[in-house]
Amino acid sequence: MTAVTSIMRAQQILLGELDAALKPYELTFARYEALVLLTFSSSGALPLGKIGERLMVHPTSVTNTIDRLERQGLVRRRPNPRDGRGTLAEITERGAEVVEAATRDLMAIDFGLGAYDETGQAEIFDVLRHLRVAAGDFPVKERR
Amino acid sequence: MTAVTSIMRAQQILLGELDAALKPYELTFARYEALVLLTFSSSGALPLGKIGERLMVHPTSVTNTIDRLERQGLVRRRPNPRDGRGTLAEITERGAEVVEAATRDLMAIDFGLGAYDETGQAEIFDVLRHLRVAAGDFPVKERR
DNA sequence: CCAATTTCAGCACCACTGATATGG
DNA sequence: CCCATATCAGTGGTGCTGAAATTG
Repeated sequence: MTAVTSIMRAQQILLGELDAALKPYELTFARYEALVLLTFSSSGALPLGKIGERLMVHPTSVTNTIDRLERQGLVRRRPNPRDGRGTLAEITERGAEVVEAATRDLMAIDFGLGAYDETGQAEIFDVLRHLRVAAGDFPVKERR
Repeated sequence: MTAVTSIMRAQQILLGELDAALKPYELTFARYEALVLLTFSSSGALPLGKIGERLMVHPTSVTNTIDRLERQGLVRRRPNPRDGRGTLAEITERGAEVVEAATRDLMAIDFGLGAYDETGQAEIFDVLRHLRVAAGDFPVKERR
């Protein structure tokens, strides 16, 4: 039970720091993650389904997240040319600027993990890995 | 950033499992924690402020949590005899029964940490400890 | 008079269910 | 015809702010 509390509190603390750092940009960590994902995807655009898959969030949550980002002018929707059912979320120029600035700020606070060096951060990953494996993160190499 | 994701996902997975196990009792983990706290406090009753302090949640969230528990008949409010401003939350008989049954179920799934033995659980605590210390958990011994 | 305790109204956000339109 | 993609309406839950009543 102590371990459970540790995880819960750690997440709460971390999310609090990250959200606070992102507040000037009117971003939450969830929205920031979506922006980063788009930034790092070569074309700067992804189908909503893919976003949900990568970020492990519910389809309706993706719709909601993209709605907000679109209202903020950081992302725009356009039809997926390769699938008439689908929609792409594409990062805008302003979106790219914002995510870049926000990332600078997050790096300045070491993403909330300033209390840890490289080794410590690796330990965090290693220790929590079992839990995530059991839940099916890290899927076995997928063919396709 | 990998470490951040680890913590976020671990919490999400864990909370999901715990909430799922508690669903038959119409409890969330937050409400369960409040019930447990009352169970373990000798008199079975605590001022709302103390609950918020121990569980590290916002005063208005405590009001909300206790509201729901009270509506479910698991807790009842009564004025604090030692402070006319305050209110005590007191666990009911049904509350005690429910928390006992729920605890059995949670133990049956090892509180969502079945993938870890004693040592592994201690590691989780140890690794995340720095973060919590930096945030001011584990206050220095308080006089009074 | 000031401070602490709790409540209330209201808002932002996230997660999900169930239903629906559209297209593969 | 079935399945996948995305949206929409609605619900439950958490976390906060700002204001207020009450009492120490």
